[in-house]
Amino acid sequence: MTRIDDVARLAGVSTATVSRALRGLPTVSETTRMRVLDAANRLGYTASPSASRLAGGRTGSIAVVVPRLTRWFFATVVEAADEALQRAAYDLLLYNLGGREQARQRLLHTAALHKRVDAVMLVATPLHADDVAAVTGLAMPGVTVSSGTAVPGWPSIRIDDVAAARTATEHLVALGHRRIAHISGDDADELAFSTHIDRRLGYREALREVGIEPDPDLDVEAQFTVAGGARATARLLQRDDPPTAIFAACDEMAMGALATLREAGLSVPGDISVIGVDDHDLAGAVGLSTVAQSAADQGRLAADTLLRMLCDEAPDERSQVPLPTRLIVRGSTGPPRAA
Amino acid sequence: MTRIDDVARLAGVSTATVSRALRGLPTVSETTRMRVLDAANRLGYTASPSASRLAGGRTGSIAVVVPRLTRWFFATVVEAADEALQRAAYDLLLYNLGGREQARQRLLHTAALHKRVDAVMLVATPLHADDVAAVTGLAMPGVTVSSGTAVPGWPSIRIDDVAAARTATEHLVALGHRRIAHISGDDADELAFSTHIDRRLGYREALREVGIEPDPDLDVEAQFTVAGGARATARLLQRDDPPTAIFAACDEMAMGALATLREAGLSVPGDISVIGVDDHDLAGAVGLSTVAQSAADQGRLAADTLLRMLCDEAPDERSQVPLPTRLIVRGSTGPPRAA
DNA sequence: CTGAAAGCGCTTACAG
DNA sequence: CTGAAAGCGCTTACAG
Repeated sequence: MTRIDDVARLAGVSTATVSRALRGLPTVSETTRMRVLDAANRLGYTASPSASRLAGGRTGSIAVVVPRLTRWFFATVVEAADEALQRAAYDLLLYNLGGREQARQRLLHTAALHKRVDAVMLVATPLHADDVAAVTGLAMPGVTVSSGTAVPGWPSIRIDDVAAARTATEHLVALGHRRIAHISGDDADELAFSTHIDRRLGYREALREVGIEPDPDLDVEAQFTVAGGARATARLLQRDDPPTAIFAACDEMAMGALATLREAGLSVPGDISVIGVDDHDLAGAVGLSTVAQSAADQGRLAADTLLRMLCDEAPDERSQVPLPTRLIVRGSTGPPRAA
Repeated sequence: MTRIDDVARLAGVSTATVSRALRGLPTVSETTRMRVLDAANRLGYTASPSASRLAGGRTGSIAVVVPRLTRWFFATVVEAADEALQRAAYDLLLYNLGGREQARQRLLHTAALHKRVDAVMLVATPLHADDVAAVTGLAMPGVTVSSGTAVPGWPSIRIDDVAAARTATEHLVALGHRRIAHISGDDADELAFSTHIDRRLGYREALREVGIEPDPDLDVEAQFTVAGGARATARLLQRDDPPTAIFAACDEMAMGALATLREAGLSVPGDISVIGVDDHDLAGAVGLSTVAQSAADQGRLAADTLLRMLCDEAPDERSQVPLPTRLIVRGSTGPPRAA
């Protein structure tokens, strides 16, 4: 393949000048630059990334770590981040943990990222004390998205999960519901992934505020998936005194709830109201009320923040405050049947 | 950071031996290997990827190109491929085209992939004649997934889209439908991305086989999204003589159709039947009949095939034949109202 | 089984 | 503004 000295020879300059010209450094005369660009074009030259990286000390790559690409929130974050990174000519190295704790361990504690990327975006990745130490030891810019654990020096992009849950619960309360169930994450399973903890907290706060003591029987754990929400709802329906409303911690769970209710022949919101969090692509299609968050905004903001950090610019101000959420009332919530 | 000569010094061997020992080459004595491993561990040494790549000539990375990560099929393919690649210790470079034709052009014609990856997986990426030439010029192993255009020497992982569409259409015909609409891709928009062309073909074949001449008015173009399916369905409902059944080219479009029908106050399948293709994660939850394909199988198989090619092994036999599809009848299809 | 040395293809001070 | 030379940190023939 053609190398930098081929271009240098054709353009009649040194390789150093070719390198400078091609990277757009200011210290090259306009005529020289044109000659070099022309030569490079004629030869179809592209610099070898490995060589540039070794010599230059930067990789031009950013690692994006997600728990599960097939969940709406994560795919959307990655897609938005990818667009921003592509524009800045960074490569996106994808690490999908896929629920494999071992993959998480290997990634964090094996220096796998070490000389491989310039920065890291950790999306909803559980971090224990030793993980935080490992990640800090990377000594590179990073951001967390939707993460419960703060990493010193890393901006944290997120919504206010407690507030979002309060909004959802308050909506149900305002409609007149008293027996409100909650479907959320499994504490044992999800470790420091705190989203579900905060959403549960908001749910309880909103209930207590209006004098309702949260009923542990109505607070069920499930995976953050359609199937998880469906199973949890089936369990709720077996109670002697089932709820009149369900607040699911994400839209995928809420859609699972809708499926179970439909199969059980119950009408929504006639018999039971359902609300989620996210505003999933399909939430509108199934008429699901929800507390919307923008996964795309979070992905974009996380990428932009990282890019600024890589240029030693001050982090985006917006990365300091939680992103907004918004109640969207569709057909899945309504007043309970007159008691 | 610690380099290979630090390890060599501590272990009392040459850097060549460290390199061999750490990569598990067979030409190292067991005792030496132990000494080297021990030294590397003590120093927390990991080889610099850039240096290894430059010296070794392989990047250990694979490019995965998808049109849109946020569509179920593509996210699922990538997730499955990622798992296989991670296991083989390959990095996954994600290229999400996001509908940006310019991104596709840049990727294919700019030698961007050139010395950056060892192999390429092209998922549903439109390829014109000059694109095929560019991709072949890469001179590296590759596979296509769900692609209409064959690249010489590259295995093509796919289902039989014509047959899948026939299955869906025949199901509706068997239920007694005659006015069957089809919602599929936009020819102008999607170029050589042939999935929708094949599915339209299967739809027409199945109709003609039972003596029904496809009605162009019932064959509407839309984007492969929920919103696209919803809008297309709204258009169908405006016809003087609307269809009694809709075959949507993918489940996301079908779910959009369901949404529009629900909003229009029509019952499914009482007034109109709907069937899609995919078996999307949520198809079960919304009771959508569909022709299932396994995106995960395709992603896994594509990755495995690539890995074998990189080892100069014969490609997996399964990569030679279309993967199976399967009709799944749920609640969204039924006989038309007695005329 | 192991080592000395060349080489992978760039970028970066350092001079000029 | 430009070039000669060193160096980035590995791997790979080639010897032995």
